[in-house]
Amino acid sequence: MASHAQVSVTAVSKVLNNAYGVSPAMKNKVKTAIEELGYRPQAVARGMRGRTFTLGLVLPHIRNPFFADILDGLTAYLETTDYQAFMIQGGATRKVEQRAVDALLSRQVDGIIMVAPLASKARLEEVAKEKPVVVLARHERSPHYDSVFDDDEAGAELVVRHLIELGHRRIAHITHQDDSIARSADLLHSIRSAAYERVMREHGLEDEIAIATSFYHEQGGYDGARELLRRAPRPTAIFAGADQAALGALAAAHEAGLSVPADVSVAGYDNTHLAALPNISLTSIDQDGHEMGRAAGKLLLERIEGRRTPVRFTVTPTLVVRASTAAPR
Amino acid sequence: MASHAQVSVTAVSKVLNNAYGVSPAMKNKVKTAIEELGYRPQAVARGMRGRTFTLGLVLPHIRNPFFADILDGLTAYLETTDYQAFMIQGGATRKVEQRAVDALLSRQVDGIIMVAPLASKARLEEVAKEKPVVVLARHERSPHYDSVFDDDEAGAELVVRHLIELGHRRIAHITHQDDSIARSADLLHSIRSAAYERVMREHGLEDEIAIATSFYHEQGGYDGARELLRRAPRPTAIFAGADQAALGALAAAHEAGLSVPADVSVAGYDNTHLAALPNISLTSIDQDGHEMGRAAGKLLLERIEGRRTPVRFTVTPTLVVRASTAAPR
DNA sequence: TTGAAAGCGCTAACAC
DNA sequence: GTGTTAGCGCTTTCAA
Repeated sequence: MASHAQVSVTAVSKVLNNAYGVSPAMKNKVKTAIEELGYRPQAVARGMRGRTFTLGLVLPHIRNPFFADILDGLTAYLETTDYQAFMIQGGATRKVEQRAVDALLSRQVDGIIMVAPLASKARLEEVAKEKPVVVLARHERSPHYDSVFDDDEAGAELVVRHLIELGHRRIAHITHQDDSIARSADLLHSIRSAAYERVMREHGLEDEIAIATSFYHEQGGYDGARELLRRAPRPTAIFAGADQAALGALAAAHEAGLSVPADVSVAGYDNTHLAALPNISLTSIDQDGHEMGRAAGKLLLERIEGRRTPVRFTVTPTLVVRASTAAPR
Repeated sequence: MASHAQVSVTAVSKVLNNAYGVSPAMKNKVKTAIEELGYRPQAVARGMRGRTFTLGLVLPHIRNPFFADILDGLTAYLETTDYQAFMIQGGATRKVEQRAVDALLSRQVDGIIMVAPLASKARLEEVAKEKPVVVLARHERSPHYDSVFDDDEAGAELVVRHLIELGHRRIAHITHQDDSIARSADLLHSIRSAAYERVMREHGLEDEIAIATSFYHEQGGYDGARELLRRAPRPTAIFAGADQAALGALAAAHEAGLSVPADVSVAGYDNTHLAALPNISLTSIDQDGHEMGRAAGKLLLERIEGRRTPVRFTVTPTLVVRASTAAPR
């Protein structure tokens, strides 16, 4: 490359990093050569001295369409930068997640975004000691990494209040259980669940509290709802902590011969685009994943540029009422 | 690291690569030191001389749960190896896809798996000239890369025959249109679409052929089905080329006040786990994505190890009949 | 403003 | 069986 342009490798490097001390003429010469050769700098070699211009995005899995919104937001933001994000699946256990993070670290990514990680705060801080970290969907306050999350407390409250206002009293909840050892107050599903309990209590419905502990996926929602719908008296509404679970709850209701919302109302969380389909028409909470992904990218780059003070970015959830919830009969 | 173990860096390298010429004693010494230090070899530095032990998986997007099956199969296979796969979104245009591939190439991945790529065969071969490539879900025969796909011709035929055997004659189809400039005979959606037409003809139903060209996603299926259901006479069955589109078709049917399968039968392709939910219960084609991901990983590693002869791995699709299809009334 | 040269952490060729 | 050494393609001093 350098020889083709008849300049030094240093010059090429400087142009690539638009560093100080290159004449416009030199810059042009190099840029022309880059074009002509279709030259692509080896991120790997750059990484030996400095940055790889690579970010890691650790997703628990890729089955939740909400994650796609986050990814799209991140990608859109990075488009204007030299950085590229690679995704890796964190999986269902801390061990697998740790392996994914190690894989990223050993490949010298410049920073890591972790979505709803299972790792403890202490573990995340260890990672943050090596590379800049932004954590999505967890609420703890760490001096060593940034956080991006929606106000799950408020979101869950919106759903439960909505159901109560419709006249429901026997409102059940499906929550998620995972391998995490983080404080429950920092985990989104625990927060949603706790908010559900709190609002129920505040309305004198403590005796109606009914929680199925399952998983935030279709099968989990199905299992959870089956269990809840077998109880007597049967709940008249189910708040599933995530749309994916709500889809399973709708399936369970259908299978039990119950019609939604006439026999049982169902609400979710995340407002995935499936929720908007007319035959599903699921009441849900919207939390702008695109914006969250975008913010995560921005914060991570800031940290890579040297920021050390922690930032917390929150998104305000909004209730989207659809046909899956109505007054009980 | 080497100094801590009191051995040469060469020894460490040899142990890491379990290469020829290290005594068991040396091996132990090094392994102990690795443990003690929590040493993680820098893939980036290894990559300067040889391999990065990193594979790239280019997915069009992460909204199709079928891709998650592929990823799981690939991950399961790689677990027994030293390789790690990173995902990157290929997007909806050739340009964005090319950028993703370039990002992978400039990061020196050892090989690339492309799922349903938009690029031309010639372009894929150029990439394959730089790094080993395995292409999923395309049918062309290239001497320079391996292919993994299901027999879309057979799969589509299974669906259409099934509908015909139920007694349907006005069977419509929803197909996908993308930015690809590959030969249509190599694109899965074109193959499914062509097989639909062929089987219709073979049964003397050429006059009933009705195709909506849209997209393999929920909105696409919805739009396509709306268009088809407005036609007079209305089709009694819709074969959507993918489950994601079928979900949209179910929504459109619902919205039009049509009940499934009484008024209109709907079938999909991919047998995503959503299809199995009781309230959706979508007839679909299963094509073992897990096995496809696994095979792709295996073939790619073989190529990295030096294989030059192309391999084509095909999966046999099977029909899964559920409640969304029935005899017309 | 420019380029020569050192060195990032490894691997591979080679000498011991 | 073991260690020494020369790079891999960049970035970053540092002289010119």
